[in-house]
Amino acid sequence: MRRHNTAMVLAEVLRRPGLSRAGVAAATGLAKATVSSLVDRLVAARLVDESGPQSATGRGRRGTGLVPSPTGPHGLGVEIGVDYVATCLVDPTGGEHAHRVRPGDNRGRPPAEVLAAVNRAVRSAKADAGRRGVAVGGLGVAVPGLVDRVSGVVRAAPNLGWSDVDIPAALGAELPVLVDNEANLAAVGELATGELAGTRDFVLVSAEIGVGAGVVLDGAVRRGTHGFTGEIGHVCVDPDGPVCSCGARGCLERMAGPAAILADAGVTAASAPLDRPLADLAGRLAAADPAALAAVRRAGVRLGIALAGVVNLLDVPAVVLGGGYARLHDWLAGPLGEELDRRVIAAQWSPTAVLVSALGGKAAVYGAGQAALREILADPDTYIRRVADPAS
Amino acid sequence: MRRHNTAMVLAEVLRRPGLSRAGVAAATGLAKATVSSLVDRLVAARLVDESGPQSATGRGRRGTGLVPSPTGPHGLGVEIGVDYVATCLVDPTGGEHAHRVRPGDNRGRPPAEVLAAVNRAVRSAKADAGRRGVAVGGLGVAVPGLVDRVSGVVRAAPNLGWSDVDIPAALGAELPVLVDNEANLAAVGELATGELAGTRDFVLVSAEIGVGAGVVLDGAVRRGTHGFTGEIGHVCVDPDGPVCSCGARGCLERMAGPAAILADAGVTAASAPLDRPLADLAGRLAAADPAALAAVRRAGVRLGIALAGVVNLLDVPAVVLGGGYARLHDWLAGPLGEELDRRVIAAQWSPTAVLVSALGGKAAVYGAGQAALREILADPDTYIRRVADPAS
DNA sequence: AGCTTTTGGTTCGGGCACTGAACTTAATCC
DNA sequence: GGATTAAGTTCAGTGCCCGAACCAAAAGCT
Repeated sequence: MRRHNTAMVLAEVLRRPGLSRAGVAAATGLAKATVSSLVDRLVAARLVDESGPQSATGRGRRGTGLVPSPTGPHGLGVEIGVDYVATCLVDPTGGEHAHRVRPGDNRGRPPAEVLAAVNRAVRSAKADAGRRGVAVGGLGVAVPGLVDRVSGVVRAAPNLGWSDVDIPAALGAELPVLVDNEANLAAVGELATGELAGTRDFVLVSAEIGVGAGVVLDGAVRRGTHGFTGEIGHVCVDPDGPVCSCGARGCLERMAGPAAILADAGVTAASAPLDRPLADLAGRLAAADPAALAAVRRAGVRLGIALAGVVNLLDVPAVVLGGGYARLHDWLAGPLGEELDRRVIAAQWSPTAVLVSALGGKAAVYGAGQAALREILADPDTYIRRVADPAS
Repeated sequence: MRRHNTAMVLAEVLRRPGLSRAGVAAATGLAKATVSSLVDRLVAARLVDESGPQSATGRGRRGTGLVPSPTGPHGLGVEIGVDYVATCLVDPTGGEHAHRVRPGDNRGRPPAEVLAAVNRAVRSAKADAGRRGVAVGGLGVAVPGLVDRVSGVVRAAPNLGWSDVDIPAALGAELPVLVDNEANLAAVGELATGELAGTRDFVLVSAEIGVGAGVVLDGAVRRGTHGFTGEIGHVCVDPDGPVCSCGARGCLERMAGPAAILADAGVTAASAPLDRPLADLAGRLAAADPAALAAVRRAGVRLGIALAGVVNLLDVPAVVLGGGYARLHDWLAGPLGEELDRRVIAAQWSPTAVLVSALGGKAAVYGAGQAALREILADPDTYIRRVADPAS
């Protein structure tokens, strides 16, 4: 009961920062007395701060504003990338701190070795938090692979060469650990920042080596029955198109994936890290190179065909371009938007917004930190008990 | 608090009928005493029945089985179709009773007139319930159009020629009224019956005049930000295909919709009611007519292209064929399944099931009744208070 | 048969959390 | 400066859940 109400009160403060106790009481339907006592607990746990008296809104005593505390428990985000380990801290207001990337090739290295490095990174991030005088409330880990949602075991991470790696066990039981797919956590990150803050539905299309999507509906990342959600790369864009590695014809990835765009634009690209050639391509686009412009335009139309299907099916008000697509946004958004306007049935009532990822490469780490934080903010009572009574 | 716990207890009984009080206590984590008192309330409200002593499972006293009561409050489902009004009653076990279809062309008739007819149908269904000695706990109304989720106002129903019709107001305030789109409620219906009972994720593709889809994720029908979810008919199947009424090329509806299949198979069809020509087509298929078989096979492949995209994106374990497609299931499922196996990335781990609608044309009415019922079952405490104290 | 063991279900006192009303504090308006 | 309005706190009252003790019923052992 108290658990539920504490969560309600905190949720209200997060939703409308600066609200007074009385305002929270009105919004939640709880009695003023109840809200007061719950707010006291939240303030004691440093989850909420009093921001001083509100500005006058009429006559009568002014309320004391309540805001999420930037010095409350932080979420510690970790991303295990193919060639780096990144960490960052996320405070209850959503602020990001101590972002750090440690390069190092993790491909094919024994998991234990990588996890030892991760552990060092985590300890160092905790030390950062200590220096800042804030507590770390939980850990979020982003992995480029399939993760069992409940146990946190990595079932398969082909790009790392991992299977059945128990990350929570490896990171010790000091703090609650949450493990999830890198794309899902990137979507969580986007969900919490920039233009998307407050949006409850969108699709994030991200070009990395392949093309993936994060699907956010009703404010939650959808993972699907097996955790395979987001394989948009193999949506059919042209049944007569070229054969894709998956065996089918005309997949989005084959026709508008980063490799396809680069080839179409005549940019020579090595295999794995596409950052460099994409930067080259962006340069040519900025210089108005006709071949590059045409290639990106074609990719935009194809992306539009695929995304129009998604938007028609799910009625999301926005699509977000992430990963490699984020860098091409300025040139992609036009043709993509036109194609969406043409094909989306609901476009005449409300056109679909085409946005850029606000976080770029940081999305996954930040999302991991956010996710860890959200566990606490969604159930503050459990956190309060945990810090009050270290026994359990 | 009690509200939450009462709902938990009832949910557990619905999930595992025949469970004893002790079993519920173990499953929910509540104290036996609490469960006893809550069960008493549920039994008094006729939501739960005692089914007598359980069979022996070892030594010790046998528990008294608890089951959802078939004589508890029923959900009254109403479907306002283009050329009929249908009603039915759904009991707490999911059983359907008193299904009745009243033909009558509602196209272009003034809403007030249609609603008067609906009101008569509702009264008659209530009388049916009275004769059966059961209470009606709530009303669900299925409408072929866009509905405001919170107010229950029909924003637009092109096939009826309606806009901004306030159905709850027209049906009086005696009972809680829930209004939703016909396709969404059909999905609710499927969700509750047959092979799908217990499934939490699937996509229902239904061929009526157009092609629509119901999307069920995590056990809930997804409606989208504007309520436009499910416009799968305009997913692109071939960018070089024929021009569709929506202006784009190669839409699923234009290439594998009922009209397209009939034309492809050489079945002459009048415009509006496609029941007859579809029956003709089914006849030809049964007689192994080569043109008909080839046309349906082509449609299956095209449906497969569109649905593979959906399955790749959302990772649903099953697609369900409804409406006109249900009749063609035996011939569609083969090519459709093959196409899904070919195109769905996760198919090698778990192939996508292709199922038939278990309810056929009754899905929407039944779903409407189910939805009304679920409102009660999801929050039994509110219902119990309502019947105990008619004041509120 | 009678006793023990095991499990299901009820009764009852205790305690926690929410509520409503009264009260204090603080601001505006006249 | 008093009236009015609103925020926030204090406090007694109440509802609901819990644990423990207690009855009930069934199986197994002697």
